[in-house]
Amino acid sequence: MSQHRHPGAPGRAGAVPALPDLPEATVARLPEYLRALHNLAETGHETVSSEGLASAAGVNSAKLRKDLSHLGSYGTRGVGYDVALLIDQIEYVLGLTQRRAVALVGVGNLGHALAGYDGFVSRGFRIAALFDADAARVGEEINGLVVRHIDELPRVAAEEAIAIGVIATPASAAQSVADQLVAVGVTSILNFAPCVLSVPEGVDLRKVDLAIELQILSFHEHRKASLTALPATGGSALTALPGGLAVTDPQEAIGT
Amino acid sequence: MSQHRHPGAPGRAGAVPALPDLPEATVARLPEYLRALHNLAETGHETVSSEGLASAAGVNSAKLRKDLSHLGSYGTRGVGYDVALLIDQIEYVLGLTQRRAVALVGVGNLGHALAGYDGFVSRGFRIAALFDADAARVGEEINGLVVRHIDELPRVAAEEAIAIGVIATPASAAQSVADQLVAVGVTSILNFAPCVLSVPEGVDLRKVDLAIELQILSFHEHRKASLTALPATGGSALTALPGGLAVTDPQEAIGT
DNA sequence: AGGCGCTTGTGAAGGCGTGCACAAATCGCG
DNA sequence: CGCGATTTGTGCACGCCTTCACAAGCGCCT
Repeated sequence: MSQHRHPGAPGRAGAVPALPDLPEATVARLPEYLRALHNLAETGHETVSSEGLASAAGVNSAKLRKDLSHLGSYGTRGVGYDVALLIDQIEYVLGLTQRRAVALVGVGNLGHALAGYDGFVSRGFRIAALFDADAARVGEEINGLVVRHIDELPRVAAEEAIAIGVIATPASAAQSVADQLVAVGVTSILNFAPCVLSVPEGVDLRKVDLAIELQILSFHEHRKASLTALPATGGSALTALPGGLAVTDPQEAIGT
Repeated sequence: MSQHRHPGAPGRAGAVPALPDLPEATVARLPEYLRALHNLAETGHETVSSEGLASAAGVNSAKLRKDLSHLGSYGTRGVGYDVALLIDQIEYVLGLTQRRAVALVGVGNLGHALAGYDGFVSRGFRIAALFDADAARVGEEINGLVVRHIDELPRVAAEEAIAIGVIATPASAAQSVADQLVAVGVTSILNFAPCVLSVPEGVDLRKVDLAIELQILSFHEHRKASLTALPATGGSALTALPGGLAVTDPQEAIGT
């Protein structure tokens, strides 16, 4: 765990670049591999094959091998990957060897839950400060942290090296908060507010919108429903969905 | 809203296909367009150009036009898109003309927040029931809904037509909950638990992992830090580290 | 009525990501 | 010591998605 050296790599010197620029898709999967690896380590596995790790992470084994090859990680042919070594390597690449400080802005419904979410802590992060603009919420203690007013952000940022800002405010406040975070030097932002933010170049921005996920599922529900509602009797009567929408049959090609 | 017909399409009857099979990437963006459109409608806009809507939704205008063309939506050349009409069309395609019932399982830290999240309600969904396996939580009232024991899921599902299941349990319980949801006929699941779920074919599964988002940001932080720490001196220091991984930022990896 | 400016819809090209299939490499065993 | 079983690493082809660039269409103004 506290081991920062990575022993045991084959003799070739300089074979592992410091920070290869990985495909974004690979980066997005590394955390999943990491979680699967931790599970494996806890259950006593010392090595794992690409097939085994892939299924534990829910991906294709060829994809996993290619991902790992991108970061220069060496498995052993005929054996597999060393679990502990791979954990170290991925954690290093993801920059998890230092426990990054996270500032959470917006302690409403969702923010409150995020402040208490132990998944952040258990996976390499440290919630360094909580902020809110609502004076009524300032002073409240959540999970051992006191909510500060957003105006104190500059002062707190000067004390703690805040690496990542999390925005859990209403949409109307999000852009302003983002600007303030950028102003104090934060270069990575995770946005939970349902709105588009604009940030200067060099600042990384990711967004999580819970309602959007549901809407995507809703689309698939809708599609499945319309398909099953049409057994095979093409064309005859248009089936009406509960909402009142007439549905033409799938072979709408007749129109074109 | 209650308008279910899509008037104004050029002479061709039935010009709006019921459910074209859209590219997945397009589906994922439609909710974003929808939100931007609602904002525009509230601010009095009756029409909007692809450029305007694209910037409001944070995407490229060509991409937006292609997305909309996929769902057969017709704008007017020289003018733009009719905001109200486009809202109807997207809501129809996404299956939001009916208010789908959502069952939320796991009323812990995160689940509690989700139960109170008004973004679900305001965007076409209805939280129909809350479940938990912990007897201590059963009976608690959240946002006007009483938490039921997970064993009651079959009975409740028989009463309410549950379209989507949301899992906000610990990872250890998630697969079991997913199985139970599938057993009562749920065909769309949104998983917040940090684990890989397996579901039968025909069941749609999406995952949101808050910690993974942070880890992705952490990677970019790490990368940015290592780049600024390396002026231009190619070579010696960064290429070779016999132990295995080269280290660009000494403070980072060497800290005990 | 006709032309002009604006905007959509789309063909084509390029890039990225995925998955297959196989050569290369390593271990264990006789 | 050599051979076979096993597994990695990767070249290659394919498909999806993005982006550019432009012709076609529409309204407005003269």
